[in-house]
Amino acid sequence: MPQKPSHVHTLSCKSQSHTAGAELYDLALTRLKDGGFKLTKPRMALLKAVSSATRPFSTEEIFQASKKLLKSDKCDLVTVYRSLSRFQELGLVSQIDLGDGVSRYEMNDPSGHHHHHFVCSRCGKIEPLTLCELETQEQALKQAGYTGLSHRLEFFGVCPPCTKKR
Amino acid sequence: MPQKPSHVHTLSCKSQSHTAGAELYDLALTRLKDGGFKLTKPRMALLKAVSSATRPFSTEEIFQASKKLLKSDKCDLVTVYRSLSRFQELGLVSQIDLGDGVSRYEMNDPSGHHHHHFVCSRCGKIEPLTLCELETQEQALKQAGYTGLSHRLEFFGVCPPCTKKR
DNA sequence: TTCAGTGCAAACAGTTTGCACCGAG
DNA sequence: CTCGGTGCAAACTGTTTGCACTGAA
Repeated sequence: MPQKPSHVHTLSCKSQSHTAGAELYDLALTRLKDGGFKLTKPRMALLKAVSSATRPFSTEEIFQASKKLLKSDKCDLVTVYRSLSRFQELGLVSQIDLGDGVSRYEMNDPSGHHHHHFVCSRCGKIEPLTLCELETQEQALKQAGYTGLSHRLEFFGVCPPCTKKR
Repeated sequence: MPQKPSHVHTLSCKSQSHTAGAELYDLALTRLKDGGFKLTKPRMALLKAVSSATRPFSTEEIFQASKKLLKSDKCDLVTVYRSLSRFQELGLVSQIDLGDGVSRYEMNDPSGHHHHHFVCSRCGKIEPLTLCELETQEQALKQAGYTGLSHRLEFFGVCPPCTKKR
């Protein structure tokens, strides 16, 4: 499943702030500490792994990445699960569900904007998308009396590069 | 998780054909037979269970429902998994993933229209939605060179009735 | 009669839980 | 020193696979 940062295409509606990984990492550490949580080695490695990723990382990927960061020290898979769900509760990360049975995580943008993804069914590449009309939909539901709205949207298909080759 | 047919709200873009359950069932049986597949008791019970449901049924729900239909005869959970994925391949049903780790299924509309769902996070009610702007999105991706497109969209929140009470 | 379809048991994958130890504050 | 956090093992849940038997065509 090869990946790279992915290009921004014409569907974006707002110029994203696109905060750098290091910044996100520092901010997350601060928020963790301010929340009264301990800054342990595993947690720091996990946050660093997720914040430096250029796409949503699966639990297993985060686990492997943190292993390298911790070198001799270790971090159990269980800790990944527990920490990441803790991070999610704190609003530091978002859980991405692509429907393949594995949980993925990515850092939240401090601006509060969330986005969705395009998944190439051939090469597995995951690209971020920004879809405005969808937000309009949500407004319509809100006006109809629905509250606490959120949504999940994923596009699947074959990306242009994969479409060209073969 | 109480449910009922759910009202059609203002977001619908096309008047749906809304084929009745019995019709869908008969059509499915025909398509199964035409496809060269055997019409066994378990399969008929499973199709009847799904086609008479007014919302996506989970594998377990389909299993329970088919049990009642078959009475003395039995149908293994494994058969539910195998049959439903077979039905999906044949285009008879769609698999609905609400991100809670269980597979749900619902009959496909013969018209070929697919829809998405609203899930109340309080009462669990699942309502069908029809979202047109989304199709426009997909067109945009298509023009950008993406192929074989499909998407998954789910709305979550608290439905009007649940919002009112408490 | 034949082989697709089935039931049963066992394997699997991802995730969660219980519990004693550990180390950040 | 304390208790939140961790590692390890074991349980759990939904799903899949292997294999011999069965019944629809």
